[in-house]
Amino acid sequence: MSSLQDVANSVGVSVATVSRALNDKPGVSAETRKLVLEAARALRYWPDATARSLTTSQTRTVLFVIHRHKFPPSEDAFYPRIMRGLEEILARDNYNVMLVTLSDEQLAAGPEALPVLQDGRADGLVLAGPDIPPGFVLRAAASGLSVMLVDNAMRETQIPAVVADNEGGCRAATEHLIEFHGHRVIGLLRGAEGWATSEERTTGYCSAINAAGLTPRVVSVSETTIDSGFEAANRALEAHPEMSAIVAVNDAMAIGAMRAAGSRGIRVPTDLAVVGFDNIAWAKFAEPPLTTVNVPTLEMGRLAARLIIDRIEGELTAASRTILTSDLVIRVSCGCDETANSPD
Amino acid sequence: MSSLQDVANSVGVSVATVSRALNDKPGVSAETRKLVLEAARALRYWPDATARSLTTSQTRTVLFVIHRHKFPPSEDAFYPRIMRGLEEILARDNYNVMLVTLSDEQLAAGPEALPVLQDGRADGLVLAGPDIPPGFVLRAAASGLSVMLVDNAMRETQIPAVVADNEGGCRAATEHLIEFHGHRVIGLLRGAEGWATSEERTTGYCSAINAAGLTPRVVSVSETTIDSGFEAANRALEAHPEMSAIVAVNDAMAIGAMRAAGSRGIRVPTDLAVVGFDNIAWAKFAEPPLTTVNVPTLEMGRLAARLIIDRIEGELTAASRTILTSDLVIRVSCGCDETANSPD
DNA sequence: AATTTCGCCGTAAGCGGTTACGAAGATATT
DNA sequence: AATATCTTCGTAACCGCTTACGGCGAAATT
Repeated sequence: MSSLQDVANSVGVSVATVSRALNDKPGVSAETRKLVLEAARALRYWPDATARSLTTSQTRTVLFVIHRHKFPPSEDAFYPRIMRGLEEILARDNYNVMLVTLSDEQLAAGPEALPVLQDGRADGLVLAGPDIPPGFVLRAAASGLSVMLVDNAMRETQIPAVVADNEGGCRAATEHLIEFHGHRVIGLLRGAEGWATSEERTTGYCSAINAAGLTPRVVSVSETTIDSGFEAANRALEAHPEMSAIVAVNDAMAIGAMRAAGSRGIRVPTDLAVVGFDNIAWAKFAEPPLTTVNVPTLEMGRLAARLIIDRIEGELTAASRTILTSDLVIRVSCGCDETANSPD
Repeated sequence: MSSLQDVANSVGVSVATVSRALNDKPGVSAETRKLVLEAARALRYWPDATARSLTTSQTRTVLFVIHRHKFPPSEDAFYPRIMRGLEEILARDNYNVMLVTLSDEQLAAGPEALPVLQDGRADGLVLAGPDIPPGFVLRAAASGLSVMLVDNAMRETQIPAVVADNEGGCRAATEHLIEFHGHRVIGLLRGAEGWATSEERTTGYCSAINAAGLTPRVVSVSETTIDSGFEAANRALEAHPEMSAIVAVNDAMAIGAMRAAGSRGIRVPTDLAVVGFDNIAWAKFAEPPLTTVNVPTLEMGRLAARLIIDRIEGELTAASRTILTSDLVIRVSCGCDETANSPD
């Protein structure tokens, strides 16, 4: 409503003085500073963000960019939770976050075709999920905006990223089945090739299996839903009736696997141990409660926020890849004597 | 990168002409218009959003405002899905959406204390969820921004709103149990008083119960989680062992109720019919698949987007309350012979 | 006492657009 | 042929803020 000019008139000084006083810049006496502060508060003055941005060429907004069909994904709030973590920390520093969902065509066309990435609306981009094409990322980074990746390692580039320890988490889960429970025939239910997250988790599984001198038993399906988990588990159990444990690359597939076991008269965890990945909200309430690997989504968002602020403000220029540990959350489905209400 | 001036220099005209040409304003010959367009494209010119906003005092951004703990809520992506619907339609018209999550203290303090609502960053607000205090809404609307409510009717005010038909949906669910399945003792599991959504759904239940000449059996709990549904169902079944059907005000409680039934040796749906509300993604995969009332979250977001754009652009000034119908999604848990894969 | 230094503050330019106004030339009117 | 009208375009002001620069008086220096 009221502008710098109004405050200046009210105090009887120039706008320059008011600006300096409000921004804690030197060159203002303590007395006038006090007067300005009072007048500003009396007039309910708020600096206009647009005008300020025009001179400072800083918008204090970052874009949360994600594939349209992943926000929210069908069965969980994985990326919304990351976005919330982002917003939480950004808001502390008076930054704002815009949601930008992109179609396959837009991702293929690249950042140059998107007004919101070109018209100076934002200081930085947080690109979430492994569905952002490398070319898109590279060209976005070349456009002068600060860029951060979340849940997308993009090993081939130097873009800073925050990711979960997919490989380590899946290795730990597999090792737990081997060492703690003594399983020898352990299947992996994985998603389509090319989906980076699935690849990494598969790598973790294989590394544990190989280290123990066992044979990997992998079933690939094109999707990673409950239904495809159901189907994949049926295939695995038919091919290897002696299988005593199953690792799935996400919780939906793990739940599908438990359903498949049930439909075949196989009891979980007595006859078959099942472990998932992601620790979605419903894992805790599955029948039986699902052992899974937690992915710290909120923390990933928070960390990405800190890192992109540092980059925007020029305090951080080195590239980095931050890997957050993914802890195993042990519940009933892997054969441990835990109750349904184990810590989440 | 390049500015209006650059384009003007390149063509040999003034910035005014370039601006007119690019904005399809009259007063520029077809020939120069063509030249300007070509030069703009050659120079990869994009109008600077900040500068444009400063003169037009339009930012083409709207704020999606929500209680911090509701985004995402613990067990579903209800509001993220609304936000996605919003973004989808806003993006079509070159609007952007910012996420603003607010703590209880911030909601109590009011919109005047929030820089992002005061500094001219946005043209409009979409206030989501029944947790926004009426005072906050009113004062926000008085601040000159266009305001829309989503999933919050606020009957006491004139603020335009988009809501689901909570009352009608719950009435339809209850009527289905009465008329189609012949239940006579039907319990309602509801949340705390004051939560508007719960109130409305309760009203729908009571209206169906009363119309059929039955007696309402209502159990209130403070939360609406699986655990509280478990507890509430136990209380209801103990108080009324003859109870043959349960309506819960949301799916989490309904799933808790099915668990409670299972733990008491009561089979669903044979001995007890259970109906939920919201049609969250996991309802379809519950054991047994849960009959529930669908809430068209994506559509609510889309509609809110259309309406707030119309208000911002001054094409719509009348207040309105839009109620989207909430359809009953019939699955196994209410006793119908449906498979687990009925339409969602 | 004359000069330098320094703190405080105002003037004005500029950020990159939009738009009211006026000028100039082409065309139409008498 | 003189005047009026229209089209096309440039000049300049403005949006609200930041900041370089310079001025001015008081304090410090010589």
